[in-house]
Amino acid sequence: MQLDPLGDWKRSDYLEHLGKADLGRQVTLMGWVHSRRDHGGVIFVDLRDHTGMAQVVFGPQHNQASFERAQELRSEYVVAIKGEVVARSTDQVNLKMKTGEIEVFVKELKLLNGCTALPFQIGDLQESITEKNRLKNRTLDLRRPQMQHNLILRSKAAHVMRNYLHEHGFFEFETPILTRSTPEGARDYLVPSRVNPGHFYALPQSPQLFKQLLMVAGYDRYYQIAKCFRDEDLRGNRQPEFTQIDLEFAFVAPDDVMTLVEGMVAELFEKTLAVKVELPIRRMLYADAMAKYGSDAPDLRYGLELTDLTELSKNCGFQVFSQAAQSEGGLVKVMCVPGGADFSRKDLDDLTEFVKIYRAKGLAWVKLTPEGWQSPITKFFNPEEIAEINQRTGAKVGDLLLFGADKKQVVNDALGNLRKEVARRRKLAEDGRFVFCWVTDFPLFEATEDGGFHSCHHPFTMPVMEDMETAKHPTDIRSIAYDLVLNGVELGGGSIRIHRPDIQKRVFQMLKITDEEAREKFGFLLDALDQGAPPHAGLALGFDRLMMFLTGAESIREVIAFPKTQQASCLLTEAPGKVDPAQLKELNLALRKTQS
RNA sequence: GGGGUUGUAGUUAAGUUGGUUAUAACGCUAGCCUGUCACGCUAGAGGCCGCGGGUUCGAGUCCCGUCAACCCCGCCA
Repeated sequence: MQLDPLGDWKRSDYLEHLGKADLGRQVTLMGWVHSRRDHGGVIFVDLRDHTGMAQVVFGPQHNQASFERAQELRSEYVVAIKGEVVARSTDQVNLKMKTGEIEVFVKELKLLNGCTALPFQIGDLQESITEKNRLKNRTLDLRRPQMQHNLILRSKAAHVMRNYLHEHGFFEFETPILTRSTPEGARDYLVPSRVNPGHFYALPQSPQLFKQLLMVAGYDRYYQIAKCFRDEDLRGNRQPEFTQIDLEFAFVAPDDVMTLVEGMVAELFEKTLAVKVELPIRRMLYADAMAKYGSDAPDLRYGLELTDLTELSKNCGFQVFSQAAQSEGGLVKVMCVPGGADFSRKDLDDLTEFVKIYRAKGLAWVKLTPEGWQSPITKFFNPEEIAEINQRTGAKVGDLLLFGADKKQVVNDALGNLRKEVARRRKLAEDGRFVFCWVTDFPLFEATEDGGFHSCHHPFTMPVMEDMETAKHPTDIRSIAYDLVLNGVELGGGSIRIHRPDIQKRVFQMLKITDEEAREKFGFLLDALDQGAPPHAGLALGFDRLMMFLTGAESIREVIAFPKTQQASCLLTEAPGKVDPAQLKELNLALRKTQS
């Protein structure tokens, strides 16, 4: 194959920018051969670049040499052409193409590069390609218009947010990627140090401490589009390395953070999707979210609220309920599904299986018929109890009641997720509708399995000081922390930070972090708090998750150029890979046989 | 660590109760075609049925194991 040099040719236009305004112009175009239709005496080529496509026409009457050369063209060859923009006659207009009213008669063709037979086609009309195949051939996959749209929108979104933050007095700072391991939280990715044998850097799980230090250093307003690393198992919306819009500012209250962030999010949705976000965004207490929705990230596109029946169940005849209600930390709750009495027996069996995923032992249900309750458990309830449950849930004839009775966490988990599942089955959550909310006043601590507890947010979160004095149990202490939730997904969260050394020391004590440990792990932070730390607060938004909403992607991998598989490997580069023994030796590392 | 789904030409899929030469569409190759745009017509090439073992006269199909991708639980301050 004879290839041509680009020479002094300069591209005059991007393809999809061409239109009737350009009629008669001599243009120089460059791109990929998307498809070729050879009619013998005339050859049509759809030329493609990142903006879109335009049809270029090779014919002997336009130019004999390029017409003959065009017979060599195949899919994904890279070409440059010079030609004239002409109008198509009315019967030749292609309304499916944005540039379908014009075409370009080619006078000169340069073949810049060829292309071997591809593992899959680039067009969007093709049948779906398996994701394994796409990830292995990611370069080609990224050439597809959908992926180009996603990644270019990602760039635009970052730009919008950067502009917004600069306009609001924020400065962009970088923080180290090679840093030190901190306790709690996720598993760290470690990097061995060559010059300090036996010592390791950790990749940051977030720039949390550095941004606090920048506040103490007096920079007032910080932001960063920051890569974060957590060595935990993956999900459809979780990658081991991900990106946060991370920000922090000094001398502010929670209100200031929320107002600034919701302004940014509103501008982002307006400028990328032309969607108006109604401000201010609704705020909800964590305790209310858990009570009404069984989740700290409620989807508010629909109702299906939960009602607490614990008190009422304590003396009811149904042992499953009464035992749960009487036990320490037990809970009985119900969700009313309007019109849900048409769920079939199989639907209800499916839902019962569904809640078992979340460790519920079963799912009690009641259909409200004109004759009253229809349910395997009707016999355990007296008319007064039935009337009260109907009244408190607002259930009407034709509705369905779904009950959960177990330990608090199991009930909330099961019913919270059941709520989302029922909404999905009944199509209550419309696409293209974005319902935000703030969830505030998270608990400071969360109980762990071994009887201890750890920070809900992180150990640098400001407690509600009066709770510190009055709470009977550490888990009753609230924190000044807030999450931004969109359609049932946590987009990000933040908090007022502890800026006083005395409070920080108390929190470390409560977390059973000794002075020595605190000194060793966070000495630099404690010193900073002693050196004139201003009150400060901040938040981080998951950029990848935001992009999932902006693109409508079902998976986080659709908005990341080079994502990892569920086993945290990259099918393109085959990372992680083995390393040369010499490299290990230099790092003072020895491998041991993996235990099986 | 656990539960589930999937794996058959380059791609996407079909393949019946275990039975003869494993199908189709798209793509690819060659030829023809001056208005197509999912171009059309003719011909052709293309297979370790994920991998390993077993049952059987005979396995894409049944059994056991294993690998990979995906979804979920645990995990993710």
